Amino acid sequence: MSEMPSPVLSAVEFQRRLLAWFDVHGRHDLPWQQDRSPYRVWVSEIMLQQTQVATVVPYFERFMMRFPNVRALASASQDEVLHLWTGLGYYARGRNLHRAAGVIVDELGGDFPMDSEALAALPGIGRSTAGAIIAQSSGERAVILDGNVKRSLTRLHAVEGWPGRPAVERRLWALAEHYTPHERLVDYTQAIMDLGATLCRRGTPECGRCPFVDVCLAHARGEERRFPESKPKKTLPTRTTRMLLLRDARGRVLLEQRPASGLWGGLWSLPQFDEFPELQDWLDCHAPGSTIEPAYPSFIHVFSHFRLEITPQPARVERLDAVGETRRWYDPQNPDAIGLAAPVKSLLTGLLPFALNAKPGP
DNA sequence: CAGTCGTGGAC
DNA sequence: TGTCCAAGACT
Repeated sequence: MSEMPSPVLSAVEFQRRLLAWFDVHGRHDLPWQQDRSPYRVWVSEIMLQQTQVATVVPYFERFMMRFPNVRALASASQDEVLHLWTGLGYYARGRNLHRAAGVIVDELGGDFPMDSEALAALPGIGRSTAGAIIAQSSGERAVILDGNVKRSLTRLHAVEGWPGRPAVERRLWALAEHYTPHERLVDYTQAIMDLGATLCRRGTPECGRCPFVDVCLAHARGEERRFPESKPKKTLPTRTTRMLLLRDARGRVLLEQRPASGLWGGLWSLPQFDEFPELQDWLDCHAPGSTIEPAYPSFIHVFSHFRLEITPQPARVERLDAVGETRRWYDPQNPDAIGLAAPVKSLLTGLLPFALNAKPGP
């Protein structure tokens, strides 16, 4: 083996300490711990990717209410799936979830494959998520390596280098493999995540309560905060896009479905300004200037990648013929169950009345 | 391998 | 008010 784990504890001792801590201080009443069916565990794991528990809980409850099992999910339209995903972010997760449900129902008889490799072949399920589904729904031995585990193991062994680097990640997988037991996989998997989520936190770890404080290499150096190393920073360019708020005589708003991949893939959003050259002159006359006045701060949505701007002056047209499969009129007073981009949804639900009545700033 | 993908919590 | 980044996977 080229990657020596060099653990600080034997696997048995690590498991004994961790499970003893978990039995007393672990989380035991999260919604997806109620009924650990593969379906519920799967949906929860997908929602929890890069997303905090408190954010996921209400989405998970709504999702389970509407789609209690994989067949209900497979029968739904992608639009309705994305509707329940609106605001959660990373919408490829929702699209992949829907695709995978179709595969499970149509090709696997509605049953989840119960080995890691078959699971990881489904869209949206990688190595760690596959392990989490196996361990938590069947209790069979499977290894996970999520952000919590990475943070804990990185500190415990003072692993240098950003965990996103493949070499570092390989070492962390080897360590995770070393410590993973052959029994109590349901509890162990939750425990190792709880350790990182509640004790070995990013900002303020509570080393005084940690069952591994006496063997933690980062703590021995007094450098808990230095691990894991942060991602090398890249100065992101700010892209600016102007969106068009277009209403018909009945007050409905023109929406456009975004391409299947990329930002807000498959979701409905406002059309982009540039897509209406025939209106360009009209808008230039009535909405001169290219920047939004600070009187409309909520019209500007800043992402980590770019910034969105929505035209400050609403345009009114009596009719628009270019409505097709990727364009639709949307009535904010009687909303359809479709996936709306989160800023657009908040605009249409809460800010629109203000926006339409307000006058442009100076 | 290095980018890309969302939103909100934490400080 | 800005920065960092979270139960990662895909291209």
